[in-house]
Amino acid sequence: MTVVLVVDDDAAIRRTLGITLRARGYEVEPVADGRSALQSLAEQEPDVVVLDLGLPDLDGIEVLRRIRATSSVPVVVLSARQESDDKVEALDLGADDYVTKPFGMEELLARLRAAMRRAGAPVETVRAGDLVIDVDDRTVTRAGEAVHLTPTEWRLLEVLVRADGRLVRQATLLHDVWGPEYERETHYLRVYLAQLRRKLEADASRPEHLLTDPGLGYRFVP
Amino acid sequence: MTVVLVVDDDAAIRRTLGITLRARGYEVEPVADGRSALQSLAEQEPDVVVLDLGLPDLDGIEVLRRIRATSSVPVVVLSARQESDDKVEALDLGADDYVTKPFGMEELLARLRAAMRRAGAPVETVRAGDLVIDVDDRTVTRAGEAVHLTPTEWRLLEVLVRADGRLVRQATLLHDVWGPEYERETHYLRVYLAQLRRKLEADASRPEHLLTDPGLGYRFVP
DNA sequence: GCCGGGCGTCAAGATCGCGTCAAGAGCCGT
DNA sequence: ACGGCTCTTGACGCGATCTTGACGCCCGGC
Repeated sequence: MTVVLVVDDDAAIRRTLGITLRARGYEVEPVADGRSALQSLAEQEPDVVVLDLGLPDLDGIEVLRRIRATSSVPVVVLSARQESDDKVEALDLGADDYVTKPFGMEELLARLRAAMRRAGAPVETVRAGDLVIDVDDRTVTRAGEAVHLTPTEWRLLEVLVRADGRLVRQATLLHDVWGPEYERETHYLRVYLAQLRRKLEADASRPEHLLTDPGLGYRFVP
Repeated sequence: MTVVLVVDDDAAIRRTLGITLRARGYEVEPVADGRSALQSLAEQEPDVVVLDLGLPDLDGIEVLRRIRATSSVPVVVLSARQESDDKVEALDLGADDYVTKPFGMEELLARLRAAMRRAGAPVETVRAGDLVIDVDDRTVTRAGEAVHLTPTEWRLLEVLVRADGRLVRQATLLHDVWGPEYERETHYLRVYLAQLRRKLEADASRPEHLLTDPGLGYRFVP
């Protein structure tokens, strides 16, 4: 279970993030101030931290400094302020990303995933037979040979690999790879799955990793 | 029987959700305004509520506040893209999840199941002898072996399983699985019940779980 | 014993969804 | 402007699935 430490003095944001993240399958530890954040960091060992810079007790920048004194956990910073001074300082101190309020929930989720990805969280490289998929580097090798994927092919593979063997519905794939207005264009999936199979499977007509659930979606199994 | 209270002033959405949810074996209580919603909440005691925030009489937020005053029923909020303030407020007031319009039906169904599960609803796996039917995963195993069902076979089984041992009338099955214009086509039932029995029963000619009530309908008994 | 309605069974034809190929459009960098 | 790469779109074959018809069985009514 992936644990997210949410540090924000605004109760509405703590709850919004809490509910949203839990709905996506994360475990959430919400705290309201810097002191509690540092305490939770030590006790819970979260996989990623969401940190609001505007805190009542300690300055958010100071909290980040102390986090970095003891931990390399990925940190995504939230700030209401427009000035880029904080941003530069936060990134200098080792924040992994920076989101300005008001922010879209999907955007924040994407940044969190990206931060964890870069930090080498759960899925970093996946081995499947003679395939090696390095999610950080965006590289794929097959039997030692580098495989070239186009941007769209890669995004599709990434979504499937991150699902970790579970079914991903057609509408979800289309939404995540092509955008919300493409959710009914299943033709794309057929074309791109075929291309991925041709590049990744030993026998594209008998796929071992990129499997179809007819009428539902696709799944990647190592 | 799981009851879903659908609160939306848009008749098209009430109708779409009503048809889809009923087809999945839920009982649906559609209402158009907040006053009716609160009344239905008291009378029907639904298992989950789908609440549109943009209502004509009472503000959706106000409806949610009154729901929470008396009930802990899981609430999934529907919101238009622009109403992000409302969304935060709704989650703050105890909504369990939100879905932004326009939404995919499968996504909403998944959120509803997730919300009910978190609220402690019974896990939807049915065991019947050596059969295990997982309604969430859409999978069936028999003596440990995965059983492959076609989409129509699955929907039929799903409706029967959700009825929880009670008789389901022929017209109801036809309506829910094939659509309202098929309510007299009982031939389909004979064909598909035979297929299900062949796949699920030890001896298809002596069914133990998929039973016929001649002239009335069918029932699934564990 | 005969008949008819409801049910179960089988199988052929129609339809649907998926995989495949390839042509053309669009988008770079040179 | 050109060439190369990628994305989009249409056409088509194939297998799975659905639909439809034919037929046999059981049982109750006559």
